[in-house]
Amino acid sequence: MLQFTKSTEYGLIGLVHLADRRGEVVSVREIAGTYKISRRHLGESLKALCRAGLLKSQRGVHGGYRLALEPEQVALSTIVAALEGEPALTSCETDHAESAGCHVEPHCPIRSPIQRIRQGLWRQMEQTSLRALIDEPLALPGAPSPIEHLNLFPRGN
Amino acid sequence: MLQFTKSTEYGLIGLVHLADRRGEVVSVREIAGTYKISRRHLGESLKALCRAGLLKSQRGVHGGYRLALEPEQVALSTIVAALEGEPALTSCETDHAESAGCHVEPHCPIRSPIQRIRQGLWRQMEQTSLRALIDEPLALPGAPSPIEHLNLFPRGN
DNA sequence: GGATATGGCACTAAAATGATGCTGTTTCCG
DNA sequence: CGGAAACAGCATCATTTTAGTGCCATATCC
Repeated sequence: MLQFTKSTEYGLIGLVHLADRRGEVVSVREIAGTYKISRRHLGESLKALCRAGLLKSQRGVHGGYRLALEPEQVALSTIVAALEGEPALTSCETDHAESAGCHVEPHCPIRSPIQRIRQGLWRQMEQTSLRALIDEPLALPGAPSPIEHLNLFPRGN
Repeated sequence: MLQFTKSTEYGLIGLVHLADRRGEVVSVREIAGTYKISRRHLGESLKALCRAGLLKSQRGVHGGYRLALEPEQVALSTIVAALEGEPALTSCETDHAESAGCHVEPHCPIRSPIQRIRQGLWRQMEQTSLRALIDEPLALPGAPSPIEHLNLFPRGN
């Protein structure tokens, strides 16, 4: 439904929390307790982020996780990829239709348009750092302009 | 998994096909046959688009669907909303947590950031017309810039 | 050596999705 | 008139994905 999974959600909660305490080692227990979320599930997400190299873990009694990188260096796209894979907006892209022989091609009228949507979304996430998720300038804009001949991602590309 | 549903995919296929034949009435059979997709499922998607006012239907032997509006007037966001609802990137947003009492608030560190992501994606879709999905200027851009202090949607808002 | 962490699987239950069945209504055409 | 073709509306069922846990191993501190 065009929605992040719980795993991603939990991972983001953990990352933001850890970023607030840059450098410190914080346990899953503490984070889960703070936000009243499943300790186990949060743990699974942080494990995944650790395997992806975004976190470093410390075992043992006073163990826990800490950021492996500065918040400026972590892209949202990297986080999402670690927790639920890269988004593939159409089945064409997940099913390896190209190699398997997509029976819609070469007539498929949506594939490249959808790919543009996907790439635009992905690029947004690539350009959004964990830092940007923490800071809260948030002055969300006015009404979108009327949708006449607007191209998809009109950023001079 | 941050992915459109099949219903949306089929709906987009139908819309693009119908836009190619602006004004003409085209049957589900023909569209499904062209792209070798499920006639029934495609039919369900087009029914939904019809209920949403994006298509007009004509019953009977030579019946089918045609666009109710010009491709320039239809936003991708409208299409997606009709076929799978507005995207809610976190469960906070679907569960009506605010009224029900989100037990993560007021500590939830991700809610507003995620909302910004969601709004940015949604705005992209609002600004993308069906026309833009048809036209294929497609000169997809170079490498994304390094992700230092980039804000989410730096469009002068 | 016991308590408290993470690490790594594997498994089950619930929810979302994909696909289809059935019946009714409208329209064309012979 | 009556049958065929096409949409309308629901409802059902199978599959896939997701959410949530269980279990045990390993590491660390005290």
